Amino acid sequence: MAQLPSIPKGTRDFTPIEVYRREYIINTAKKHFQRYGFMPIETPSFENSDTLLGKYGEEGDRLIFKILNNGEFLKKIDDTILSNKDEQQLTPLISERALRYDLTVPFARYVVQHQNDIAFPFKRYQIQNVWRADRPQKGRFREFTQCDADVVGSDSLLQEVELIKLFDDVYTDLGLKGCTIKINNRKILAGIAQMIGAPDQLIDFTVALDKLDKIGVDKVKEEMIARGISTQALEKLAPVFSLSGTFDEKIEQMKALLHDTSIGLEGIQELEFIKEHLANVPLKNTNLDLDITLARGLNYYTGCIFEVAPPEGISMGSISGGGRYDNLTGIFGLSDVSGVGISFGLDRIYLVLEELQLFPDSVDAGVQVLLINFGAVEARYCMELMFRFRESGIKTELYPDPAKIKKQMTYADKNNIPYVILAGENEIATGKLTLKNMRSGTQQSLTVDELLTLLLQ
RNA sequence: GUGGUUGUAGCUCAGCUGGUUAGAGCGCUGGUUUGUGGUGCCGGAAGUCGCGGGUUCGAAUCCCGUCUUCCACCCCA
Repeated sequence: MAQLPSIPKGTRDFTPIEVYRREYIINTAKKHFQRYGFMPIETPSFENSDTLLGKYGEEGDRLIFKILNNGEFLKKIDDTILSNKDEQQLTPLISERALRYDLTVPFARYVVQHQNDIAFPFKRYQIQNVWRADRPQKGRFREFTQCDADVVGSDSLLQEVELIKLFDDVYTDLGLKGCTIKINNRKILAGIAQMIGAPDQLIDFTVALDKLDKIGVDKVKEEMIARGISTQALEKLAPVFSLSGTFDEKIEQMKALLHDTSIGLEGIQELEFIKEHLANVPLKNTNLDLDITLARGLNYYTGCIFEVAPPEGISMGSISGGGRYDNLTGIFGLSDVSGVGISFGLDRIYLVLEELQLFPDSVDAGVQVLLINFGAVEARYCMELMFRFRESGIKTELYPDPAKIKKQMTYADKNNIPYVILAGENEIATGKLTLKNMRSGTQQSLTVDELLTLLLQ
């Protein structure tokens, strides 16, 4: 072969085993979504650009895949605009659609469009691909799958409690223990910004604070100063930098710090409410940690925010995220609808399960029995047998060609098929077929009924 | 978007400071008493050395560009 074909950067092919494993994760998530009362929807892979642009911040806009218009779109463009070579100016003129960047914004759009048909609160789950023009990296792809569960139309913090439980239930079912749900509240961040007298610099402040555990206190301070936050303000932040202890201890420290700001205290009360309710229905295998540095870039979040870190020792970014957004539908013309949701990152969870070898063997199971093809007459007999097996629920395959037995055996071996049935002239005449166990290499002579009972065990 | 890294048979990789027909293992394929795999033995096919330029008598090997891989940053699942 001269030149091998290829696929675009950051995309992947999935082999049969990989698909089985991905479906295993998806089915597990789906099962729990449904148990919690979420209903499925799907939305288009691409949306009108103005639905997506401006919802994820400047950085987000840069990462949205734009779709080139069709037809003679250049004819309509003014020559001066073309010669300016200004992408910002030109892009909206030649691209009116874009690939979906996440599932939350399209969902908000969906809610607004279908508001008259929806009985609120509306709980939906959605498992679809999203695309980001990012540079690929570990656990980062340009096409990946998100599994989202959101509820809109309820301000109740019980939703947050349920979603935290949902994280835990899904991870528990996947055998994934020791993840940490990091929780914070935008209101607390707003309170801090207010407290240090920089309410307008909330974004600058949180972006810098977010890096605390990565680059350390000094660098964060440097960056904050670079972003225009005063040194006096930084002094007031000292308790934030030195925050430590248990969840409750951190809450107490923050409470003391934010006693003057109503918004900050509100955020703290929300976290206390959640913590208190979780005491009744404790998490099984997942830790909950208050992480005051957690900011999350998506700028539509307004209340609680979550991010889930994989178990210690796994170097991987967050495997799930989520949060409360009070007014996402407002952008599309429907105000006063609060939403809260979480998103499972299928691709990253896959990598974590793989690294920890947590995929059950049964996930990879394909065909159970291969019928050897000895020729036209035998094949006819085997076809009948095959459909009988299939009706009994046994995954059965007949080798399509009367190839050499060696080749057929190799095929079974390569495909990890545990049983092979040899039905040649003699077997058919006596009614006793030869069953070969490919794992042990042993063979036995059995009637069709005996075969069925054995294989159905 | 920034910085680094990688690219040689289907796969994993060797090819030293540029020099005859580019190698290995695995895989594939054929044979080894033609009704039997996974372990043996023998044989075979398969590479425009990512792509495009350049330097040179001569380049897989040096230089430039480009695409790709992986990693870190930014940001994020």
